[in-house]
This record gives sequence, C-alpha cells and structure tokens, in this order.
Amino acid sequence: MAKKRFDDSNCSVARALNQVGDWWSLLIVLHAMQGARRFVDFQQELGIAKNILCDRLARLVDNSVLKKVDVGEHGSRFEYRLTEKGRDLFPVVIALLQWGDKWNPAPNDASLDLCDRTTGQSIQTVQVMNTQGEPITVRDVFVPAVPVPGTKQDSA
Amino acid sequence: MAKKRFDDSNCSVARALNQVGDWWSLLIVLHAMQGARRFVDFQQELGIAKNILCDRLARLVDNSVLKKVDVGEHGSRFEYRLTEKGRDLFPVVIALLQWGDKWNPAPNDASLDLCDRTTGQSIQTVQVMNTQGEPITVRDVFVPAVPVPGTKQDSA
DNA sequence: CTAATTTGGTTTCTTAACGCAACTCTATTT
DNA sequence: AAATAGAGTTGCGTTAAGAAACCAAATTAG
Repeated sequence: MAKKRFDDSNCSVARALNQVGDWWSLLIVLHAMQGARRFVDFQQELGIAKNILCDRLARLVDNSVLKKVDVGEHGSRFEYRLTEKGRDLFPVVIALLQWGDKWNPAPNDASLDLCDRTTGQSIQTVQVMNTQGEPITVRDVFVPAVPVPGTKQDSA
Repeated sequence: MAKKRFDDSNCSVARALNQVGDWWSLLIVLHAMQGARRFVDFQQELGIAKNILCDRLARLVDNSVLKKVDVGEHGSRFEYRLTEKGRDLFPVVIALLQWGDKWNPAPNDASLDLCDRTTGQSIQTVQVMNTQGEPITVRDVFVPAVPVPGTKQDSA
C-alpha cells in the first residue's frame, strides 16, 4: 500500500485502484473467481502471508468486493464469496489476464485458457467498443468538452 | 511495491500485475493515454513525488509500456510515450474506469465519459464475450481440464 | 477427558517502499 | 551573470509488506 489515498479523487480509475489496486487484491479476486472461498484456499494457492491475507480480505469485505459468510462447520469456518461488485471485476481481470498473456508470455507453461460454458470455446479478447460494436483504440476516444461550470473532470 | 515478485509466475494476471500492479503505474498509463507526455505533466497532474515518478517511469520503460524519447528542446526534454504494449492496456484501464464509476460513484462530480471519434457517442461498457459475441459472466466460464504442456494459447 | 488438528487470526520484528524536501545538472531565458 | 525550467538524485523519516511465531475456538483422535 501507499500512504496516498484516492478515496476522494474525482478519477474513477484512482478510486478503483484504491480498492483493488494493490499487489494482492486482484489476485485474490481472480482466485475467488476460480473457486477459492476459504482462508486456507487463498493462503495456499497464493502463497501470501496470513496477516497480509487477513488485511486484504478484510479490506475487500469492507469495500463490498467480497462478503464473509459463516458456514458453521467444524472449526471456525468462513467463506469469502464474491459479491456482485466483485463479480463485476470480471472484465478487468480478464483484460489483465489477456494483456499478461500477450505481452509477457508464460515462461514455462500454457496460461490458463478460459472457455464459455455454452459454446465450449475460448472466450474473446476483451476490447473497448463504440456504439456500433466496433473495436476502438485509445486514439479513437476523446473527452467531450463539458462547459458546465462546477464540473470537474480532472485528468481522469 | 512488495518484496514478492511474480515475474516467473505461471499466472498471467500475476505477471501483468508485476508490471503495472502498483498504485501509480496504471494511473501513469491512464494519463499518458490522455495526452501526458512530459515528466512535469505527470508530476503535476498526479501529484506524485518526483522520485517515485522517476522510479515508475523507469520501470514502465523497462517493461516496454512506455518509451522515452529525447525531444531536443530547451533544457533536457524527454517525452514518455506509450508503446503498443502500453496502448494495449486500454481495455484494462477502461474496464477499471467503468468499474470505478459504477461501484464507487464520484463524490462530487460526473465522471468523465469517453466518446468515440467516429460515432461521437459514448463508448460501450467493456464486457467479456464468447465466440458468439454474447456477453458472459464469471459463472459462464470454465477452465478446460489439463491443457497439453507446451501449448500456449495467448488470449486466454 | 486430554491431546493434537484445523481454521482463521494476531503479534512481533525486519525489511522494503513511499513521500517530502533539498540538492544537482544542464540548458535556456532575462 | 543571474534566474528559471526540466529532469532527476539523495537523505531521511514514516508506513506498509512479509515471515514466522503465537493465539483461540471448534473438532477429531485416542
């Protein structure tokens, strides 16, 4: 983490990064998407220190990305499940996964390839699209000049 | 940053986060996408400490997300420009931006909405889609059992 | 009933990263 | 010659990350 916080930033990306912008949070969300639910699942799969995991899970719960569910089994058993907000990080995680695959090819193995249940085929590459459904790049976008006073759109 | 590095992880997301998974890097990339090029641009727009900015820019250059261009103007002038790899983070940044907008509404103002140059209209929400072009959620995907070792499928 | 496990955390302590401020260096402007 | 600007670097204090040990409730083993 850093000292500088972006809670009140008027930049959506900054606010988003404030919640999931550290090393572990998105990895935790990814593993949650892949089925991890219990403390030990995350701990073993990620190889993360327990105190850090506690902290990250608590923060993700605070931020409503995960919810903590007491499943009254043997021992103190809790499950951390994705909320709708957490599940909504799917495009972010997938975009990141695809970027990592494309530009930092796996050193030793195949990356995990995700398939759609209904078609059985690999999913598409995540793209930004215009209203016509045509993929666009960063060069195709602009921020409309909003002359409304009081509207701050800071760079972001 | 953290001590734990994921360079050699066989997880694409981990490798991606290794390059742009800190508080500042994606914000720097975002601002670069919005036109920031010079050291002072980033420094003033982001309010980041200069040594941290140096470090982040250098790392992004190392990772080929940005390239440093000497524009021989007055003083020592450099520009940091996005590479193709950097521009390819567009879907990641936009997905994050949209998530931040949706789930952490701006405290005081409208978030900036991005428009496509050719249509003049707002861009679509970034989604994960199957081969049919239908949007899918995390519940629709599965990891096919045991990819053949040595097989690399890039856009996972 | 007691001892050992499992799960989920906390505490301690070391190390590394962040962030401010001040300083450097080169080149340009006054 | 002095001042300004761009792009850093250096020092130093604060904070966060990480490993390993310790803690506590519920469970199973014996």
